Amino acid sequence: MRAIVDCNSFYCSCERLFRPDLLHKPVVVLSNNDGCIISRSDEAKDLGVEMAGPYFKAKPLIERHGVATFSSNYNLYGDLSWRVMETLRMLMPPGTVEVYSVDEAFLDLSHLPPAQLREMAMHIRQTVEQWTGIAVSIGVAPTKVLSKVANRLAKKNKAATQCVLVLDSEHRIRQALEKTPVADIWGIGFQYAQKLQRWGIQTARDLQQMNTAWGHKHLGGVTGVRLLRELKGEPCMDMKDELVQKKMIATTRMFGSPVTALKDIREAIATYTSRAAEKLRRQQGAARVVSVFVVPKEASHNSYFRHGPTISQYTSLPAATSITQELIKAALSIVDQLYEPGRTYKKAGVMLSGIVPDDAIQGNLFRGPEQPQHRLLMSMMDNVNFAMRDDILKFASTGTTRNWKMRQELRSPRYTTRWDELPGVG
DNA sequence: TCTGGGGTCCTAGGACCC
DNA sequence: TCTGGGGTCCTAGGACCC
Repeated sequence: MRAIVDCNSFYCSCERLFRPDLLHKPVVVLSNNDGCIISRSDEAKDLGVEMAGPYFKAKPLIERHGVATFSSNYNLYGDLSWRVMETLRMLMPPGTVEVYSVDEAFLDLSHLPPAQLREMAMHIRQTVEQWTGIAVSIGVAPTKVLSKVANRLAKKNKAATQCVLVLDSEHRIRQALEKTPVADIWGIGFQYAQKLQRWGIQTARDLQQMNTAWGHKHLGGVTGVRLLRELKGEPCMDMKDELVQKKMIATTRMFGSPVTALKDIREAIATYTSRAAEKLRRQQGAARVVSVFVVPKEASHNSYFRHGPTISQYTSLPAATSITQELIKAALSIVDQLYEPGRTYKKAGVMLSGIVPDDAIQGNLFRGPEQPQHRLLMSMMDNVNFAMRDDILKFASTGTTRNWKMRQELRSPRYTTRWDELPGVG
């Protein structure tokens, strides 16, 4: 059996942890640039505040009801996420926890007899809440897809389920699937949901009864087959190894306000590249391909799509590297080619790919071995910046004026990672 | 004069997730 | 005026090889 542990309204719960006055009050958290709503407390959901909706549209409603509103505070959420995941690792045998996202983890419960599943799930839920202050919901079922179905229902009926739902019989699975609209199945997004509606397939139960050949044809080939099998109770998605390397690392941002000067874009791209390189070194990787994209403002003006066409280009380095200076150099030369004077840009980003383990870098005949002092400098920078949880040391090319920086007007203090922002008691 | 079949690798693009 | 920032997997199609 598998379980999915999912933090309830995670970002809102993090904010409330240090603001007990907001308990049982409506809370929302905004995306970068305070653009849209990415987390809502139950009370905010009940008021009709929509998920992923633009902030400016929901603002009248939010103000009318005095909803507490926060810009996203990733230092805080990252730290609390780590505490939740560590708690799970302490409660479970080694290798049975798969961190799936900042607020979710799959558990492999195959070591437990069926009679103990609910008891164990309750124990996990209570311990996580007691140790971290974060409330979670847990869905337990034979497959990952079914555990997500269970989790959704547990969350929807918190009082009745105590946030834990175990689907351990054909009958319970069937009932749960009947209560689940296809659009709420993990793996069915907007496009597929539309398609299924047209076929008259409304609930997860309807979909479960389709055969796999049909799934192959209409739901994205082998992906669809896997989804149907999981719905039927046959596990097809393995628990993932925690140590796998990412194949692509990206850092992209919307600018706080539109940017026209080449200098500003170069600064932004140098900054994003430093961040991406840090992530790359954290997984002991080196990248051979650097790509850069920019999004001009005017292109998207009267278009249905939020983003206009992105203008991008990539370059393959002679050898894979994780040295920030080398990656910045490559990225900036692309910026110089993409930039057109007179245009206004609203977004830019850097992507690193062609990633290999950094102890297996393919050498190049025309390039000497990597300079050891560069590596030393990198690990020194990483250590200082990690210890301070901020960019204390950075490259000059990342700039000092930072006209392009994102807006975060409503950010809460970094309670758990900065000495000068510790919560006071008194 | 006439134009197979099987394979690999790469890229672009579409779908999905939180 | 104002709509985020990461990621994954899969498929189709083109280039190229023998």
